[in-house]
Amino acid sequence: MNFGQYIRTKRTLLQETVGHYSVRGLGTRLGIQPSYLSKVEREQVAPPSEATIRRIAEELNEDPDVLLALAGKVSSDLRQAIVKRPRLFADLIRELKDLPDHAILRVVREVRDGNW
Amino acid sequence: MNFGQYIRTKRTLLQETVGHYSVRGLGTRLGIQPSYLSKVEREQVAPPSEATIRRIAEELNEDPDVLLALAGKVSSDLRQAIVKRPRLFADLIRELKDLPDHAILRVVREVRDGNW
DNA sequence: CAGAACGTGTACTACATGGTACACACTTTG
DNA sequence: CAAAGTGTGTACCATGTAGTACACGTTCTG
Repeated sequence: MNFGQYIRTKRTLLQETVGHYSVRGLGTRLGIQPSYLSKVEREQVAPPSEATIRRIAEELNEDPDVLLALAGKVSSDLRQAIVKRPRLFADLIRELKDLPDHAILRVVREVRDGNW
Repeated sequence: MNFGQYIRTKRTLLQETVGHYSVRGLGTRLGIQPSYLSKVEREQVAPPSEATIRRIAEELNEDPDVLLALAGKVSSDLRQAIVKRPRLFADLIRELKDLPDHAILRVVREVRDGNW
């Protein structure tokens, strides 16, 4: 699934159920041109900026990290964390990137409620 | 320390010790104009692309992740890992970003030689 | 003291990014 | 059946990115 398809699916679902989610309606609330939103949804142009994607996520009630990922982007706060301590985070991510989901989840949980 | 200062320091050190590290010499080996390298070193322009930074790291025998970080960038392989599993890695990094170095190191080590 | 080496200033460029503005055609709906 | 709502096509644009090309002045060096 790519970014455009994904948000179009979600938007049309909302349009059919709650309404007020036309390209025009949503575009206006997002502060962007309806034609631009249309092009984004059909992948006729590259995904929008991080700021715009965040507004879309809020409006569509979606996880911003997931939408950013679909757009091939990484949240700026994560980028900054890595940039601050590149060696540590680079090692960490490379160590984990080929492990299954549950291994990463286990780390997250351990850190979250362990005494670190 | 910023990117330009950092590489200039390293380059002049190499120039004084081993030689063949003038702006011209290095620039030629890197495949970039000496004037451009000069401007990069004096932060008169933004840091180069990831590819160029990698070549610089190799030539100066520096850690590419560190140079990329100084340039405010994150290695593309790390970005890809995050983009593949955004929720997991977002949680992980946000959980760790305010913890001290040794905590992250401990995780890296545990994962490296544990049975995950 | 000529020429090589060195760093730098100026001008320019191709392509990417992140959009705007406006008109058009089709489809609902009161 | 007119007006409102809906999606989309076309044209355009400012700014950022990642550099090139070349000339210039200074400083070492044989």
